[in-house]
Amino acid sequence: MTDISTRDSVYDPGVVESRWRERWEDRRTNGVDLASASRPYFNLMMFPYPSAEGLHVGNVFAFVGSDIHGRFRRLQGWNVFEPLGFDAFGIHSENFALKVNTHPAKLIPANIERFREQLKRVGLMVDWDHEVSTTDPAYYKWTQWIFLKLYAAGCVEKKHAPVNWCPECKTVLANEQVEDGYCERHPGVRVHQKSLSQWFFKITDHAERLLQNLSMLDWSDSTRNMQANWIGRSEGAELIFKTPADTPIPVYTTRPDTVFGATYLVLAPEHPLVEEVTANECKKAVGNYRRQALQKDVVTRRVGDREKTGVFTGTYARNPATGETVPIWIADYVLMEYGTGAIMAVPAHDERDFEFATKFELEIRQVVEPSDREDQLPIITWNGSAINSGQFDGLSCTEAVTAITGWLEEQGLGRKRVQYRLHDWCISRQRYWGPPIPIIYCEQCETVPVPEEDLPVLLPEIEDFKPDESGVSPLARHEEWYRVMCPKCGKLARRETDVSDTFLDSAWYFLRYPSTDHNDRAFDSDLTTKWLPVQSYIGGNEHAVLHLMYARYITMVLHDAGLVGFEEPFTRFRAHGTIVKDGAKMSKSRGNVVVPDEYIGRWGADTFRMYLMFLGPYLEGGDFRDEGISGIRRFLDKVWGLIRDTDEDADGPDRKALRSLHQTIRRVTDDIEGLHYNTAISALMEYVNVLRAQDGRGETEAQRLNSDLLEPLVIMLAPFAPHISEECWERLGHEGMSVFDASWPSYDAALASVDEIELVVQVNGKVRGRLHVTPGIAESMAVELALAEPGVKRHTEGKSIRKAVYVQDRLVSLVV
RNA sequence: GCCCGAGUGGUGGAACUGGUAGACGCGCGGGACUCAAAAUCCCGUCCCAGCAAUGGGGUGUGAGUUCGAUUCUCACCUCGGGCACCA
Repeated sequence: MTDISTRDSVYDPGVVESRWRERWEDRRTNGVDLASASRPYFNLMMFPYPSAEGLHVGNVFAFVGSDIHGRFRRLQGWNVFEPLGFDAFGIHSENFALKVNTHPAKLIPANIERFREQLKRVGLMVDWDHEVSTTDPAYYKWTQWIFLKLYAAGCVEKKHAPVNWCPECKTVLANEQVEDGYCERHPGVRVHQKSLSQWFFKITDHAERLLQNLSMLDWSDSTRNMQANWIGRSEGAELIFKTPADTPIPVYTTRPDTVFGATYLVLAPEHPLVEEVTANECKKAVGNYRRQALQKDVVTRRVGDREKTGVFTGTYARNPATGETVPIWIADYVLMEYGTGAIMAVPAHDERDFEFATKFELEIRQVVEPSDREDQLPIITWNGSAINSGQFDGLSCTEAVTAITGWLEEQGLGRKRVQYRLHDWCISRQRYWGPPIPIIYCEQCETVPVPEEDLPVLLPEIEDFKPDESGVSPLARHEEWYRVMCPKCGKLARRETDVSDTFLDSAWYFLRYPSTDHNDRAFDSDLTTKWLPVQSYIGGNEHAVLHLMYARYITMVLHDAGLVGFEEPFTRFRAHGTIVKDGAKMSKSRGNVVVPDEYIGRWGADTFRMYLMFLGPYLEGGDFRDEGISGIRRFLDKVWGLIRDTDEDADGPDRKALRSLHQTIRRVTDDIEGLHYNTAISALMEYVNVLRAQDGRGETEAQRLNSDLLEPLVIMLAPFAPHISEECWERLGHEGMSVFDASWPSYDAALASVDEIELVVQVNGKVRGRLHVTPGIAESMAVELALAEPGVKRHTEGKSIRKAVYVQDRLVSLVV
């Protein structure tokens, strides 16, 4: 036995896969000529954060699913561009760097290196010539440029906002670093709120468009739904309550029909009118309460215990509907960020107001009579009519909304208002590991944007990137860095020392990919026009709101500024499912993390890829278990065996095999199109089973298979298992070529349809017989045959047929 | 609390617009090959009764619509995901 025959007879994925990795690189199989491509197809996948732990099965699952789609499109004749990159800025990297006490600028390149090698072993059709890394100055120069473009377009503003502050670290904490109100690094030290001046992108100005456009996008319903909820549009009214000094206190409500039941008013502790409305004798109590509320960290304030607290201001305001005066309270269940930061409390018809009114013994006045009997207050329903509401009594809730809003509007005490839950996007981070925000503060010229020609504002490689006792962000400790000349007046000025949010880096990376060869512009307009918007974006729903919303927003603003020709970046988006292990999310603490390298090493990348795609519907995910993977390997072994038995001189394929082939082509094509990869794979398995039955298992020369049956199999397998498919393709006589330059097989509809069907006969809903007939059989004929079936006869004998239902080519249903 | 999604054999999962429930794979049982084991191959595998033909039951629970429901409607239970004092 020679080496070659050993290699040929046994499928060794290690040999096959390394051979094709090399050839793909040598032949530049995965590259696309972006300028000359005639059928451009941008196949995007969510670029990973290159963690120190290395590639995760979740990453592989996501990428392989997208890669299959890209390879499939390529086989269909598209010029597929499948780039990948690394999202390496941000708190995640920074915290890890702090933990292992190594500078992120050293850590990240090593992580990226490792990630890239791991990714290459997976066999993705990635064009690595267009890799991006958000930490590369050649990239973040343009992230800063985008900030400037938004600044110029009036989409950016600076305002105060609360952050989590640890008095021990003397630094800002991200929400993830706060555990139950305590600092994660200092157990026992309570985190509190601190108000800092920060940069915001005014995404709320685009809330309505971001919501409206959703209906036009070909996106997963779940993702669109999450975005719509996140935007959180609600319709209602702004009503004016007035203090004795005639100061208006506007409130937002979705239920203006209940204004007659508003028995008190509540302001958020941060509300600017608190000072003014508080009576002298209450100043102390109110002051204490405000201080307490502000001391709670942002996380606890939002999700902490819901026990209602509050304090009376000692003054009253006039209810615009009843004319009565109602007490003004301060309570932290009212949020400054939503509506007007003040509410009219209607305890009879709102759970929170009810709880508060009960606790502080405030008046509860019912003003809605429910139509369906509901006994206990609070009554929350739209299904009722107004009572105790003066001239509006008897109107339905919805009628009362319009009538009362209109009535108050005439008196200048109210108007309709649409409110969104979406908040402006705070992009300031008091951190080190991010692109510096390109702003300069000058005493004379105030806030000055860094001129474009001065970009990038380089992030200095400082050694003390750690937060310390000084109480300022790391960059703010480096005078040699932040001291600059004002670009306007030339006097000494100071750089902004905050860096921008990682989500800004990832909000435009897809625009950069085609233009990585152009260092003089963020994105080349010809290439952008040619390749965008992205035809297919596949990723996880964990990014359904933040990343996908921000990417849409940035694109929309760039569109309005005339910089791109489309306002939505992703024509089609599909959210893949998640892989869990033993029914639980994988995590280091649970110790159930599946490391892809081990599996790829043992089984091969092709087997691993296919197994991940086979274990559940791609759009739903599934449970990773070791048990099933051998089945995929056996399948690939069988395919390998079939190819070995090819014979071009064999007789033409028989009709049965041909039908099976065409049915398989139809199923696999449709399934890949719909991302139903698990069923596509089972269709391939069924076809292979048919071929093996034909083949006589290769034992005799005479029974070898015709290559007409095998070539389409190899092509259809290629998106799933690219390496072995290339090897098989070569063995089928296509030396020097890639299977990915072949064309996807088409099916003959007539051949793909069955020539004999099984017609089911039911009697009273139970299956009593099966008829084997040709498709298209006439009803009368079918019923006649059905009645003649012995199994049917047994159940119809002596009874009269009351009804006969015939469904073409499906069944005959008899009722006796 | 609100908004999505899902509950099917021992197991992962299949079933197009209501029309043969359990494809494909794993596991398991039996057999072949082997001195033996592994690998490979063949047969079987939803449950109950029966030697069999066949009959009955069966897609989380309970009702409903229908000749017919895993699929549609209502109520409920369980699990997963998202949002959460949003007025």
